[in-house]
Amino acid sequence: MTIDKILAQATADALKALYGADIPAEKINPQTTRKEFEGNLTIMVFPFLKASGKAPEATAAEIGDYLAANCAAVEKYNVVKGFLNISVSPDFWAGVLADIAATPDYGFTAATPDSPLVMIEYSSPNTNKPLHLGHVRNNLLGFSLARIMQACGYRVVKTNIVNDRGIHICKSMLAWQKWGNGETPESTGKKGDHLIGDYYVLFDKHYRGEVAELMAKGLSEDDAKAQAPLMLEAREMLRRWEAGDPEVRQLWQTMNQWVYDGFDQTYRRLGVDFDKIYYESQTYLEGKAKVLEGLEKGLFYRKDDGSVWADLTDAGLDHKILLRSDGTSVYMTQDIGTAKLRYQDYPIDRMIYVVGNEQNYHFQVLSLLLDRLGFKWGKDLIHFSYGMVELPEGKMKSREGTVVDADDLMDAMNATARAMSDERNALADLPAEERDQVLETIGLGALKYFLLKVDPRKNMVFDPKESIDFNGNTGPFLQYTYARIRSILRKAGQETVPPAGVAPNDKEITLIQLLADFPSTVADAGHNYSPALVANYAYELAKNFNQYYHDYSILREQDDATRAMRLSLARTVADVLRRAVSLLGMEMPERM
RNA sequence: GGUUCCGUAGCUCAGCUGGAUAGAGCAACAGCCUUCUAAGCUGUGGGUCUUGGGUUCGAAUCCCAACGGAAUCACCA
Repeated sequence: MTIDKILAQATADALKALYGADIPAEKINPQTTRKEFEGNLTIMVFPFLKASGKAPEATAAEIGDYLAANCAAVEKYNVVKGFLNISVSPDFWAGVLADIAATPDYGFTAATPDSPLVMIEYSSPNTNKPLHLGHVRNNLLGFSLARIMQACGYRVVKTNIVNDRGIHICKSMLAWQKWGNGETPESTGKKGDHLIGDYYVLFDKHYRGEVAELMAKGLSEDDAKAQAPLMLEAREMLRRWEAGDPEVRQLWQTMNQWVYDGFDQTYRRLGVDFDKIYYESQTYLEGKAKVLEGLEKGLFYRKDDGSVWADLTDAGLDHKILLRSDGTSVYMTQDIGTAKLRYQDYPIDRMIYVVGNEQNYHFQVLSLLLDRLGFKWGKDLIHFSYGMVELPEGKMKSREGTVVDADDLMDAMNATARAMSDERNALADLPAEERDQVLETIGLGALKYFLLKVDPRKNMVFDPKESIDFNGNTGPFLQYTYARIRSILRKAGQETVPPAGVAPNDKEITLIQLLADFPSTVADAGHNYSPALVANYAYELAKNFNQYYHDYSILREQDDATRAMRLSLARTVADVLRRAVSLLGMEMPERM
């Protein structure tokens, strides 16, 4: 049992014994004592005043006396107004450290075959352009969330739905046909996703020219956009694709494969992966069938023009189109189809969609529709709605070339890590290959921590002119703390240091108390779907360790037992830091 | 206009299941490397927690309203 639970129970007992009050221990939440006061944990006595019929100070003192007398872990207490500050005995903390150090999977709960199955969808790119910073946030959040849910004891399936069909890819295909001269990733040495993205931009350039020309001839903007020859050609290509035209399908497959090869590189470098990938080209027909099935059951209705709609007004929403008048499917239809296939493939208990907050409405509707169609998790599907990454001047726009490319960004992070490392000259004796690996770990660590430390719901700002920090509250700070500890452990010689029965000092107790908080932090992060909680925890732990490192020497401590205890503490801090950071998809370097 | 989300230091963000004097980092300034890695540590300055009400012993946190910003409400995805 953890110390806060022990104190909560003891306090409940005290209330019963002193005042005859029945207050369940679960209602009592001891909190970490603020650092300006003496003590480790604090209990607020305000809620108990009605039961005690006494002033806050007197009530706190009575409870404090009871705890000191009846709870072995409690060494002493002090009272400030209605706050009962409890000092837990150093011996008790020594025991906590020993327990943590002896628990190999500290903070992680292993899943059993009976654990709930959670499917997490993330990434979900279109195949017409390379990944940008917004995707990076999505990918890291999704991957981190998967790790956190796993650590919380769930079975997790990571999935990706690739938007591989539709007008957008036809645009790239058409531009490549017209102006590509048979270029390939091999012939140009360009990543496939970038190559396709270039043609998408090229299409848009020519298309805008056509639209401008038509508007000059007097057409309205809408008409011009619809009638521009390039758009007509793209639509024709889409029709041929849907009809299964071998030539179009062949080109589609070839070009999509280029993109996938490019994506795979980016995913690998980011360190994210998937257990199961779905392709929209394989799910959209399923969705159509499911909608028609719903239509037959009277869940939906058909308009005179043939389009199919859902009436959601009873849920406070609008009418939503599910099939166009020409029978083709829309975005929503595809998501229904994907849901159906997933449900066939896996006995999902919970479905989490990692998708930007611009699609809040979509998921509100999807949840209703899936529920009506009989998916048991439909009603409770979770839209992990995260905020946009914005530039100082506002939203990123691919057409204006203001997107921050994922590959470029990772290169830049690596370059910064290299520049800083060169300046320090701390890795000079490492073989080049090993050194490169460390620099990549640091660069990506900075990027990942930067994106994951903020509350996922919030929009965040990225300024390309200022490189992401490597000092202060950053990924490299955590990595540096880890590398420092590893260095000490290497010098200490023996890998495993048995914790000795030494009473820790105040600073050490602070660290042990933080270590003890790790499992509940992971649980909170899973409960709130917030990797940021883990990031903030790791920072807090690293910061406190660095202060400790500055104030106390470990290797030069003369007393053998104290030295052993400190080594054990340092090793445990390093282990927990590494575990915490692994939940963010980050790695730790042994040296930096 | 409807709905949803956001508004905390110059900047980027914590804190939000109500608790003590609202915290970090960056930037600025001042210190600390013959001492386990200075990507570190210490200190100084910087706040009407957008505003106004309400609930409460107690509100950055909960409720209502206003103001400001974002997203969305497509036979786009």
